[in-house]
Amino acid sequence: MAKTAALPPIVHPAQDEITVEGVLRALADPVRLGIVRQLAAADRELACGALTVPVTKSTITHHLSILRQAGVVTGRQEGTTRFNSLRRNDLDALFPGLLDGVLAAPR
Amino acid sequence: MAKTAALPPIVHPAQDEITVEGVLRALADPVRLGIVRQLAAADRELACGALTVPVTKSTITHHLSILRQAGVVTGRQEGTTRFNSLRRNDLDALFPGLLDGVLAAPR
DNA sequence: CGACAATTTCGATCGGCGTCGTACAATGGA
DNA sequence: TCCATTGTACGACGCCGATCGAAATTGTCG
Repeated sequence: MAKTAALPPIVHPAQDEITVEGVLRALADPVRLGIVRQLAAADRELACGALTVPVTKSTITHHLSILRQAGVVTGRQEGTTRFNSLRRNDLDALFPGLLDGVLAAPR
Repeated sequence: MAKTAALPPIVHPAQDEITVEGVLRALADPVRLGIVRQLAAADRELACGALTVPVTKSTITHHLSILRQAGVVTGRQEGTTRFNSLRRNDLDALFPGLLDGVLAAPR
């Protein structure tokens, strides 16, 4: 069989498809906020398994799906692992200061 | 009878009680986001009745309560009307750029 | 005092979302 | 080839929150 990319074709919204409400909803969850914080702190792409979160794998998948659909993170497939990274450029362009404000939060 | 402050003593979190997650949750709702946008655009305090939202009055009360508890707005009682305003200073101090980023959102 | 206006409170409903467990798919090595 | 690893898909469950209507509270005005 030909090597037909069989894995789910990760869908990402274009920059102009990102809405502020979607981003806010995505960030308004402790687990997802933790993921975003880790991605921002690492300043590089991280695999699902490299994330420290207090939930099951399937739940991580769910949260990453939401973050991706909201346009907060991107996913890159490599083998069986999927690397995620923050869409910092797009977010900064659309909502300047938002992400920094969130990350700068003392709590 | 003494003027026993019978009206609910509007509770507001101190600045250091405000959490970024609380603020994000508060903003992650279309109705509340609309309220915040109107307050920001008006740049002054507005009464509940002066807000243009597609919900019932009792629901407005509910949303304003959440916005208040999150530390996003303050309420000032005057007669039977309650005036609400953005806590812009506190929010800017805690999460610099967050509010501006949200308000600058094209959508 | 009595009627009206502005909001809150209460109770109820209803949909959505976070969570898990299990089963499944794909990749890469022993 | 077989298996371990990595992540996704699916179904189910429980809870929180958005919404409404009706009743209650408070203040103002005639």
